[in-house]
Amino acid sequence: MSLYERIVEMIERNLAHAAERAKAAGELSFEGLPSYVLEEPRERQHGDLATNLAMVLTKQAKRPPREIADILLKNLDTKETWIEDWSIAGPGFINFRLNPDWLANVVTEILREGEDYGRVQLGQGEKVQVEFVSANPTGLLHMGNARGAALGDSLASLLEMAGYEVSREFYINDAGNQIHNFALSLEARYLQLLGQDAPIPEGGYHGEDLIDTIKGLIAQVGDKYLTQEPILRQEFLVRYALDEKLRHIRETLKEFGVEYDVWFNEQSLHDSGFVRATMEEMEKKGYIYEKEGALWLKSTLFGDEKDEVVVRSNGTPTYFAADIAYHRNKFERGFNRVINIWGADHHGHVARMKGAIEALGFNPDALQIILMQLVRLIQNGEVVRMSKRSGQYITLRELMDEVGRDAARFFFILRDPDSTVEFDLDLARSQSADNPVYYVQYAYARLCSILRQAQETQTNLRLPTGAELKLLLNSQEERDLLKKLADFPREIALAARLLEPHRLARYVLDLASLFHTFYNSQRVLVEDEGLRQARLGLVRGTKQVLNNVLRILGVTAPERM
RNA sequence: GCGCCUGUAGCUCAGUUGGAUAGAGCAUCUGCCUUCUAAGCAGGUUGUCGGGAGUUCGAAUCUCUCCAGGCGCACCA
Repeated sequence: MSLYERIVEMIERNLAHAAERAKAAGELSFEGLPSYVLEEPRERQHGDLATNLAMVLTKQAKRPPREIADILLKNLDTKETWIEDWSIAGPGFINFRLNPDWLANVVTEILREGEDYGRVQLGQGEKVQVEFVSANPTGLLHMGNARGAALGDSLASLLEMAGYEVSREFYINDAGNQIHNFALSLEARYLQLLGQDAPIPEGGYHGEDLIDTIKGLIAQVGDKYLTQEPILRQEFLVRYALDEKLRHIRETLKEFGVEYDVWFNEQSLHDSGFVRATMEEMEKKGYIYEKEGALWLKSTLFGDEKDEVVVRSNGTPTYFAADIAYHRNKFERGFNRVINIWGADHHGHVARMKGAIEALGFNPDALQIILMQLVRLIQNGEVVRMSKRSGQYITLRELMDEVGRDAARFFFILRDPDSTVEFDLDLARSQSADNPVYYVQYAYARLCSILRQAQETQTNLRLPTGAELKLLLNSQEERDLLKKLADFPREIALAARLLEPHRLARYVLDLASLFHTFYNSQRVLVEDEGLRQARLGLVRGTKQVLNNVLRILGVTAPERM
């Protein structure tokens, strides 16, 4: 645990003890200690940490908050907490000022822990799976997939940093109705390219990328499937195209910085009979009934709005049935927690999926679904309706070509999944130079430049002494920067608890800003050896933390810009 | 019609889960490069937190209601 975490925790504990002590002495009366916060106040003049404990106790204690604050402070043990001064302010806040000397330890702590600085033990090795993107292998990756990729990958990295054992997974929908439609579309393209009149069927895939796919295929096998039995022809085309699309998806995501631990085939669940077995299992438990020739899951028992079909009257299982089997498989693989990132257009699926999990005897809360709002593409000032079937969309690859991988990832990670992002490609192009990601990367490049220069002038980098580090405490800019660095492990813990990687993007922007301010106000490579070593230590520490955050966000840290 | 998400500065978005005087970037205006990278810094301007009511010491945050936008409500996925 980092020093700052220990300080905050100790003060929290001592506050609780103070309340108990006052209660024992008959100075305060309350049943259970209400939940209270100890946090850094927005205004610097309010000190380093502030608590609302006195105010939240008013109801039970039946005394004015400022009086309660007095009593708490009288009973508070401040030994080893670095508390130097306190005051009661406003309606009853207790503000603490810490002895700034503690900040001198931050640099040493970061340099000692290196790339592990920020790692917290929140997860305790718990096994977590993050499933994200899982785009249909019937086309290219679009903007929504890009958002999911950036979000899912950084969330997974964040959880790793927080002490979870994380597995990244991609679910390949290579079975079912849509694959049949896909086959018919491929066949139409094949025939078209060989000069026949063959329309894309209703509900088929109109994307132009299929033309390229089929051209590639024709280059290999020519027209020999022209005279084949349609069933066999379709089967061949689908196998070829799925393989090609999937390879393309895999490569594109890899280029985007995303690598999966597991690629899971839906088809394998059908082939092994697991879908059927799972339906039988649920039927045995009485959660399935027949109506109009189809099998229905009583998902309304678990809060769904209506029951859902799992096996159609023609005997084929629905997507939902396969998904139930898939999630059962996930839990049987031993994950304590399963996180899915879905587009908001799937939110109607959440309740029934959780219901199915419960019906199978698993804890529905172990399945957490992050819904992200859709990405709206703006072109020529108008919303473009994106759809894989219509073939109208901007691809992830185009996005990377236009604005770059780092800018694209950062753009998505910066935003709360709940916000509907409007993506104006023309604007993104023109603004790519002032994408906030460069602000952060520029800070990193500057840090590297200072260190290069230090080495060129033959300053040996060494660990500054405690006395030297205290020299950093003389300026506000350095103290602010140290404070932000010290806060990093807590940011990790908070972001991981809330499953909100966008907090880290905000954090790293703040950190870069504090560094730029420091850079402009204090010179690092000064004559004085002690001060120079101390500032170089701060520079190295800042560089390390930037590195650690950018690694989580999947953004590169350039040594020069 | 019902359910979920959203509404904060001219634009794009944060807001530590109910805290003190609501923040940042872009835009705009004024300064700062003979010293470690000006893709930077310092400062100015910018608000009925969609409207209304309520809950309490205290509300952008919680409740209700209304308005606006997005998404969903298939034997599609």
